Amino acid sequence: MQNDRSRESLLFLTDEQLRQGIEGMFFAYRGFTADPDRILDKYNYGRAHHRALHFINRVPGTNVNNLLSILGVTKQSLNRVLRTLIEHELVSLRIGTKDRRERHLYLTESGKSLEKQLSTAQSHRMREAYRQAGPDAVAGFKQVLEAMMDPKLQVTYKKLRVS
Amino acid sequence: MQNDRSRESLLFLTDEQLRQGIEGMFFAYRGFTADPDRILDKYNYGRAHHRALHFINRVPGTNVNNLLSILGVTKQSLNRVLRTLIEHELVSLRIGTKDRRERHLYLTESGKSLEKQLSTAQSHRMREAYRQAGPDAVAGFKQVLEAMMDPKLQVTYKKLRVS
DNA sequence: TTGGAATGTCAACAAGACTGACGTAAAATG
DNA sequence: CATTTTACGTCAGTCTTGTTGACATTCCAA
Repeated sequence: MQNDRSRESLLFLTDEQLRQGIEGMFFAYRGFTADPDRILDKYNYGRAHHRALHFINRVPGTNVNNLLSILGVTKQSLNRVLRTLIEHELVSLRIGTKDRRERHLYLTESGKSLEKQLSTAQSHRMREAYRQAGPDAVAGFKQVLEAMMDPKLQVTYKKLRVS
Repeated sequence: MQNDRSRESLLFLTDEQLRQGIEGMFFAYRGFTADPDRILDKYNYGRAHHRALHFINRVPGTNVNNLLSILGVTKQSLNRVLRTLIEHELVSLRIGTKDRRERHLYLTESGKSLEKQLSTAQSHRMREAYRQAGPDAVAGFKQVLEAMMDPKLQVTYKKLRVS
């Protein structure tokens, strides 16, 4: 028994196993973004717009700094994306009541509609993958993903869960 | 029993579950690329160089077309990266013996050395994640990743495994 | 009232993706 | 043998998304 477990543990950590994980992440991420990308193309948006829409939907009323820390980009980079989303009336701004420096971000109706379109496409693939793999696999999938994040992002990830 | 399973199946496919998967992929991919990115920065290379090095190492002697189909980019895009890698003598070319139109790609010693550095860093994080999550979780992780790929990439992924 | 924080914005730049067009060499085909 | 197709490279131009650095505005808090 002990021997079997040791052997399993060793096997478990071979370079081949790790390489498969690395390549798995690479190929799976391509699939993960493929469907939303096709929709975004039609509207001349990119992944950056998708990410902003996703997290504004997820945390309605978030201020810019909070969004920046979730997305992990510079304010200049985010600002460019936000500007077009606001111009196109997918996102609306409300100046903070307590702290009037802060801008709180919300999706407009059309913003919600596009976000829905994108998340539906992305969820569909994930739902299928989940269904094929089964509940236990999904639990494992999430465990590994979470363990792979930077500690700070892990916290961010968990905060989104409870909010 | 039937009821429990139904309930589980329903829960299992909630929007919340799917959203967690989506955000998990997003945050985990950041962690996945963070360590190699830091190394690449030091040498003024980018992720595109890393990917080329990875797959040339994985399939030594591959021709350009095959590499293109794995990476899923245009030849112009790959060419820019390959040119610098060849100039810097991390990659070497050999003209095909059977078909002299083909260029076969290999890593030089310095190419192997950099690839090793990158994959060690990336593997280290993955190894830790695997260790934390445990063998069953890892099996599930891979199942879901594979199911999330485009069918063509799934084939590519499996081919790499057997070669 | 002044310092610092939150935010926006301008400019410049780079990586890395794309399309389109063209060239060359070599293999395959009629 | 002539023609077509394939494999690859390259030039030019564009786009998205990221970066740094500098500077302005607003406004909370000490």
